[in-house]
Amino acid sequence: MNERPHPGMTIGQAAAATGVSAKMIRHYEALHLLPEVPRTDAGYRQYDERTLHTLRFIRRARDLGFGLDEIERLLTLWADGGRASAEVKALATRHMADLDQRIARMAAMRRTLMHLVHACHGDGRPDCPILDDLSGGGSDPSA
Amino acid sequence: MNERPHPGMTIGQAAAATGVSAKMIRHYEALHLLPEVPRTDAGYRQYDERTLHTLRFIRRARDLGFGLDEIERLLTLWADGGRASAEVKALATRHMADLDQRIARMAAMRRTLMHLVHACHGDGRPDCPILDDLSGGGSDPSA
DNA sequence: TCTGGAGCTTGCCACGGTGGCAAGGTCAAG
DNA sequence: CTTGACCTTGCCACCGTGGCAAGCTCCAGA
Repeated sequence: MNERPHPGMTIGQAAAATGVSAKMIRHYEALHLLPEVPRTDAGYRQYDERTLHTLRFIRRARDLGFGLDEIERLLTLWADGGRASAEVKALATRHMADLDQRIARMAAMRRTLMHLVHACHGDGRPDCPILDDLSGGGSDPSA
Repeated sequence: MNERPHPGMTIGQAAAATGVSAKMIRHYEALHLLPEVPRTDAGYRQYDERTLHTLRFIRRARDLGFGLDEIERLLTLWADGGRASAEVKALATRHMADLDQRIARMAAMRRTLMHLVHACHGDGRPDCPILDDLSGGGSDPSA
């Protein structure tokens, strides 16, 4: 729409501007997360403001832990003016549930570890409840 | 200790007995997490009670989220009767801190997502705060 | 104008931990 | 002996990212 074409940033400048590494930008392009990327005569990729916007979108979605396949869907929905927000919400909710599960699993590990670390005097002697647990005492139901 | 040598389990039986897949048992062996594994004339691996014990140790350590390199260290300490429990405790503590960090990062994602999901009405209309955020409204400091 | 260095291109390998598949040998039961 | 279950090795895949190599391009300074 803007007839004055922006100078067209190189991939390095785009990387600096979006916080996505050049390597990853190329990767996303290969995965078709990015639209057509014009090239200079020499073959250098040129990035306009729209593509930078998409890159920032991807970056933010990654920061929220979305996988690349989920991001692909999000980008499609983003581009689709006729989308139902319900689908976006469902996707985000599903991802949140996934996070919950992973958090719960790690929290359980942490809990057990804390008990064990707490029980280990941690001095020069070899006696160690942590190794005892790993070694099969692990059936301790109180943890 | 038991002088009657157990018949020597095959890898499949060892897998069933320890909950570690045959594939992974071979992998751990290649990584030298497992001691010498005797073979039958036909080349079949044979597992005795001691090795099963080690496998269960590894399994349990994996369940607690330890990486294979950490497990290697733990096995060494386990085998070393002269170890200082302090080192085991330090290793476990370090791992716990790592878990804490990862949990914190995921919890932060979860928190932001919850706000966004909460704000999205999730009906047939395209209007969607989640996409708005990803699209650059992300600077919302209240989240 | 030449030159050096920064930046671009593609392509391959690595990580961690696990699964899958293929092609071949082995073993036990029928 | 045949059949099917099991074993062997080896390679490829995932996901997301980094690194390195060989070669080309561009710009600024001498």
